[in-house]
Amino acid sequence: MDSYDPGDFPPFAVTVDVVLLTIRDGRLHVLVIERGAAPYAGKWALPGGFVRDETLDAAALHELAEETGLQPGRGPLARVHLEQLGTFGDPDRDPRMRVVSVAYLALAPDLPDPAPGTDAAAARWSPLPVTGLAFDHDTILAAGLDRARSKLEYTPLATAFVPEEFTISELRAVYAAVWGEDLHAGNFHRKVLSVPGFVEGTGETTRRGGERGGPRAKLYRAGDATLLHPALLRPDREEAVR
Amino acid sequence: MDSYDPGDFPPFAVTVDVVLLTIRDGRLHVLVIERGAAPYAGKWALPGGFVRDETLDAAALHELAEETGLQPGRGPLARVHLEQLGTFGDPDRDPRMRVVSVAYLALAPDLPDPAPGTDAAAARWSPLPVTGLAFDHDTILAAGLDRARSKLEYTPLATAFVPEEFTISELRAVYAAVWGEDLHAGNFHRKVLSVPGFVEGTGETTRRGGERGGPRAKLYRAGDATLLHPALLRPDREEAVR
DNA sequence: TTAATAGTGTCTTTCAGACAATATTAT
DNA sequence: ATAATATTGTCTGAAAGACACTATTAA
Repeated sequence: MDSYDPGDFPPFAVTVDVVLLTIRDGRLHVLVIERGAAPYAGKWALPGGFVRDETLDAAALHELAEETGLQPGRGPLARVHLEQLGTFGDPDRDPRMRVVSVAYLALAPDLPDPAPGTDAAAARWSPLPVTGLAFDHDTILAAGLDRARSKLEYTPLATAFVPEEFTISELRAVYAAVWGEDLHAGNFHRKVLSVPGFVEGTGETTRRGGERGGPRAKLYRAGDATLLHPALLRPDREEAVR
Repeated sequence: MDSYDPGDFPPFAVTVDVVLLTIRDGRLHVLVIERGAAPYAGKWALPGGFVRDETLDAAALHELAEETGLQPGRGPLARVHLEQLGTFGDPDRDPRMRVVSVAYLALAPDLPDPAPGTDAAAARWSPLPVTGLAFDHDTILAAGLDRARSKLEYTPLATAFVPEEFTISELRAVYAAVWGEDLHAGNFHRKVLSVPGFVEGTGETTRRGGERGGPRAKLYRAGDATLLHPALLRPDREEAVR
């Protein structure tokens, strides 16, 4: 088949769609935009757009910046984690024509409220769960959540959700928000510190204790590990095994 | 951006490329084809082709059948494991035009020698490592190997490399071939049997012992687990952590 | 003073990995 | 008989998770 000229084949449109997750007020949120035009006008969807003369990663970053109204690679977007999630290309996923969408997962610390992009009617952070999105975006979002939940186990990705300097409790709150269950504070604390390269101390502490009392916590920043070993496994997942 | 008509954007060609791995003679092999036409005529490449009016998964399966000369979903191909690996779309990855390739990873038990497809000059099983492939196929292959190595740890995917009924030693040989290091026979044996749902006994044994002696081994088939818990971690991966 | 939180100590159970031992079979 | 292999046993150290405890701070 490779002897055919690619131009002989019916053309596809290629888009990127981004599942951008953040944590606000202790809950996991996803960035969604309200569609301003058909198809699915008035429905909410994941931010996305057509790929131009650029790499797929660049297209995703580009889309992220446009929908958040932030500078790519600078300020709050400088520390965004971005990874390819999967590609969705069922023949009928877009009623207009054959569109293949490369989905990305992005994780960010608490970002400002989004400024709607050029043709979205509105953009906002929506707390999970979220359903009823346009196209196959419910499926894409579910894939993003699965990926994020899973990667918290064996990578230091949780640090992508917190500011550059953070406390162990803040990190624990990330796990609680993403996994949807509280973790034992004492065991979590000891565990995080025991994994080589997960976090490194700054020598500083917070200025104040907690809202309702408690000592001032030590501050940490992300360490140099790319994999957590041993991993931080989710409690009791018997259900998930079969 | 979604208000634009997709047809207004420069068209892409979309292909699937498949990293099909199998184990022959205790070594990991990948299916490669020799390109019969430009670009890269005469070079080896991963099997692949343009996506027609079908889902991406169907296109991959289709391509697999074509390049192996086997019936899709029947016979040896019935038990093939197929999963999406990632999408590669750098603007210059194909000199002819903008081509986005959705890569798939496929794992199969020992298959017959391939029959070259319609326009490949040749097709063969090539023992790893393999380098010098056309396009960005070295990168795609590396991604496939990473994925396979990693998934053997926490999924029962190793069973995709063995016949329907197999011995624990055959399963251990899969791990050895994919990870490139031998595992302790006794510990592996006990470990595999201790993971719920990984394998289930058939009550049968092999007809003969090993080539050079030894008792007849019990036969097993794949169990109903989709995740291994606890996982079978690769020995000593300190290097990989940072 | 009271309550909340950070951080540490201890114990039990599970698991990984090293090593040994026994039984079975091809040659 | 000999060597190879399957399978099981035992031990040690790492790690997970339950629980308790102390110290510090906001209100």
